[in-house]
Amino acid sequence: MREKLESYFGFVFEKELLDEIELLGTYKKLRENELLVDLGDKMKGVPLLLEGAIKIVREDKNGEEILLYFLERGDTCASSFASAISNGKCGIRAIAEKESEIIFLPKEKLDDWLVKYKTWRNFVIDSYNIRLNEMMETIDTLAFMRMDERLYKYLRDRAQIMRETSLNTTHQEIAYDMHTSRVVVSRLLKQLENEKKVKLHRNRIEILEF
Amino acid sequence: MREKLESYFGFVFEKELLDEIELLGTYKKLRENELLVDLGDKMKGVPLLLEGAIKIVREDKNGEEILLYFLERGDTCASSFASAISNGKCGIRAIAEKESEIIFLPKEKLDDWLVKYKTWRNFVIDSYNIRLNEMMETIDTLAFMRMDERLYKYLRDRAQIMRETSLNTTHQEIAYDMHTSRVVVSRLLKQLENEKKVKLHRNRIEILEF
DNA sequence: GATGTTTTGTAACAAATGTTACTAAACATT
DNA sequence: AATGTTTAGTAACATTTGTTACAAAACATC
Repeated sequence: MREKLESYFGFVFEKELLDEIELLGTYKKLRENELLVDLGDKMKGVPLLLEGAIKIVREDKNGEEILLYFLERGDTCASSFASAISNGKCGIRAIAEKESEIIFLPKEKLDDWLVKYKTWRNFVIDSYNIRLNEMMETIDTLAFMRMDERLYKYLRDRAQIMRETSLNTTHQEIAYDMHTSRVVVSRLLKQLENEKKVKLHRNRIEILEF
Repeated sequence: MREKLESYFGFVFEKELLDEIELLGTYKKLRENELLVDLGDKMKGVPLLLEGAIKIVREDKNGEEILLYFLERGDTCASSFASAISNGKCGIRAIAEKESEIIFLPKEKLDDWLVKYKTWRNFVIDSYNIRLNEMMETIDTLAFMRMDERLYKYLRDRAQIMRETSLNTTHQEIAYDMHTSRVVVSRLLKQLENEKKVKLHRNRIEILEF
């Protein structure tokens, strides 16, 4: 654990903070598709992502879903931070997109560290900023792009997160993430295939052009 | 200034912090429609909103706009905070929706205060959380609602911010905020009028049902 | 290989949103 | 009063997105 901590956070946090994190944090491994945070959960701490990728999804009262963004190694979940420190509920769902490793930091220390460590303050503020910017990008996508562009962007983003040029997924799964219907996804994927941007297989989409 | 500061922030900040804010902050009055922050600005500080309402708008590279949310008294602009503390650029535009009063806090003190004042830490974290939640609400609106519902929500939200039951605005202005066309807005407004939810006048929309 | 299940393809249609074009009303200016 | 400008109303049509229905292909299981 210390090794991975050093390798992704060694240049972010000062030594004393790394020591505290090692002492107080709990390491956890997540299987693919494992649920990390569910809607309405009260967080007892915040996760630092050491390895893997986490999908963050928003769900409204009618159970309708939409993908917000992905977390990568080095990231933390700003929404959990919010929930942990204020004892409030979390408005999102977090699912491991692939096998991942996290360190769970207990909420009791979050505020102490803000006082003690400048690097922690920077990290927290940066995390919030990154997340605000991701949200804005999501809003741009929803407000300004048509479904075909959104789909292509979705495929590229997801491939990038997975560090693959092929995605193992179904049209239905994409439809859930994008909050549209499977038929629409199939139609637009076929269109992208005709434009030679992707190649379609069963349970797999190959991205030809980034 | 001290009076207004006390009345909106007296229960939020401790006395020493209020003293510092009074000493180091600069008071500013904004006319209606005055531009407070523009896209790409580097912020020299963050505004605390004492009075009035500020409209926060997102613009993409093609100059297309969409309303993100409103700030009310007691709020601050999380996006400016981000920009100020990291010396980065601001990704939004902020315009006074009505005559407003703000205190501008110099960016040099933002980090110091995080160490010195627990109330400041809480305020900053709360502000980020509120903003993240607003962004999620905006995303919900874009992803899950049809244009007619979005329009009705827009009217109610804006009226609430203005503390009025009538809005002085044009169909074109609404279209800009919602990133649609004037014709669509006129059509849907007429529909809302038929449903007795609003009453239309020239340059004014009366909201009959909240 | 027969059977059932999951995934994909596609047509036909419906609904929502966007666009163009024109008109009329309200208001302002001279 | 005549004129121009801004704002709003509406029809007709185009495009985008969503829905329903069905068939075929790929795969899994027996």
